[in-house]
Amino acid sequence: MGTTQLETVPEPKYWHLKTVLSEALDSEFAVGEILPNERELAARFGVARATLRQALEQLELEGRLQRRRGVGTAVAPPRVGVDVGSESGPRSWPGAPGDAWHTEDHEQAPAPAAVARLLDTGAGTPVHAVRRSRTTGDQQVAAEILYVPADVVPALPAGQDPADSMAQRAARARAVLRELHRLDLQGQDRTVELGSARAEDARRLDRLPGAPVLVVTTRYIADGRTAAVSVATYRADTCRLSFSDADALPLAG
Amino acid sequence: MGTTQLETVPEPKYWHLKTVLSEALDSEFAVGEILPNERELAARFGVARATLRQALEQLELEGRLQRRRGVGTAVAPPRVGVDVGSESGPRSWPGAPGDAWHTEDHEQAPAPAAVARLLDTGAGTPVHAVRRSRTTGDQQVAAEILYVPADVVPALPAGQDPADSMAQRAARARAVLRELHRLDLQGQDRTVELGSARAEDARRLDRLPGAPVLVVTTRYIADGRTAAVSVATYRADTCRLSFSDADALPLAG
DNA sequence: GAGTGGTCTAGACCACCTG
DNA sequence: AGGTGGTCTAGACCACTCT
Repeated sequence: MGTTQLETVPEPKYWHLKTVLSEALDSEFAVGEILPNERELAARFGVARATLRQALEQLELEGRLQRRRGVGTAVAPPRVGVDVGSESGPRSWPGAPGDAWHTEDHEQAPAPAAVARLLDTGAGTPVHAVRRSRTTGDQQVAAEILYVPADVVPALPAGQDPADSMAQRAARARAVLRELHRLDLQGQDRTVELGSARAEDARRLDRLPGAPVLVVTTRYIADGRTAAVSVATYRADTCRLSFSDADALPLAG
Repeated sequence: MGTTQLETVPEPKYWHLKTVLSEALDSEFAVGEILPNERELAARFGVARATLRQALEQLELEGRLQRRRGVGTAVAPPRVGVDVGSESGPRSWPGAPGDAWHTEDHEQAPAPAAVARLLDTGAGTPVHAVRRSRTTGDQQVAAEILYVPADVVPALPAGQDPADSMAQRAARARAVLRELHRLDLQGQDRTVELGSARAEDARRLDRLPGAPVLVVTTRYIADGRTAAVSVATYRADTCRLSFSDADALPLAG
């Protein structure tokens, strides 16, 4: 009977569903509007709820939808562009005046293995860990931990007393940044990769653990060595990282 | 009876599974080694296959595993760092000598709406679409389409004959790039965001449709306007995008 | 308490790869 | 042909948010 169906590649249902939903979002829904619930949508399209969810997951990954347990599934606004670079301009230390971050916390602890590798030191080297966060408008978009080896910025007098206040910890964090600014920044390099939010990051970003994040790792070079390492996790669903040129035209749209 | 369980947040099974598997990968498996199949693993951990798959999906997203239908689930090598920037160095046009891309195909067509917006032209403006791909070693890591408006590089004499050979089409693509190089590049800006592979990209990247990709969008500025737009999709599972400084030390690890 | 999305199960069948 | 991962189903229960 020969080859009856030539190149008939049956599209998975969830893939087709995603396309249909995507078009419906463009034409029939406004940003912020709540969709019918999953059971209802699944019934309407004649598929199992799990199949519908597979389509919704993809759309959420692409930043088209935003789902919240106990609330519903809403049409997401377009991704916000967050400046990450000014790559062509002069480099500057984190915490320089006017940067977009809010300094929140500080502690001293041994460096995690992955960080120690980036710092070219042995695992467990004592480091400062400075926590910062970044918002655009009312939305939390990124959480960062900045690691500074204790032999770059010496340990601070304030003790490790776990009972010290948030304000004290934040003040110590700012003090570490001030010390860092005394050094001469020679260069930096930066990588971007996909990750999934660990429990702590998820909490800070108002997402569930495992949510997709863009991990931006920056090494700051001073005195011919790696003087600090920053690991920043951005919400992948809501963010578009922007490495703009100072000379370039503003991005449309 | 009061609050019997204080802050007992039951960890989802798949999340715990992921942690256990992740540790097993570090200690008990070599890169490239094939894991037991999903039904076997699910039985061994006493969970449904769907639950196990949720854990495997996360690990694949993080670049720890590589799954292939009909073959099995293997331990993935560490992500490869792919240079995307030399951001601090002089900017250069795509296709400049020594760049990492292979020029493959060319066609002329109306610009998709999203591209037209970036080009600051109306939708449907005729553009050249140059397709390029990038490999590291034997692995396909990225697929790109470069859009150049027809009023920046004029239409090429070679006809739209759909029967022209691959070699002819590649030659036309290179011709477009050559014309582009005659312009004075004033600047560029670049964004990175998470996307999912469309059917064509998935094929070129040897992945299933919907696979997570890092979408790098670059606008090239010349003569005070956007002279070209590149949309490059990198495999998010295997790639770490690197924006290295020329001055910086080489990245360890 | 009612309604939402998140997790989990135990099955089935399909598309793909390899011997 | 046999084994793999990919898709899909029809349920169940849980965690969360709102009123």
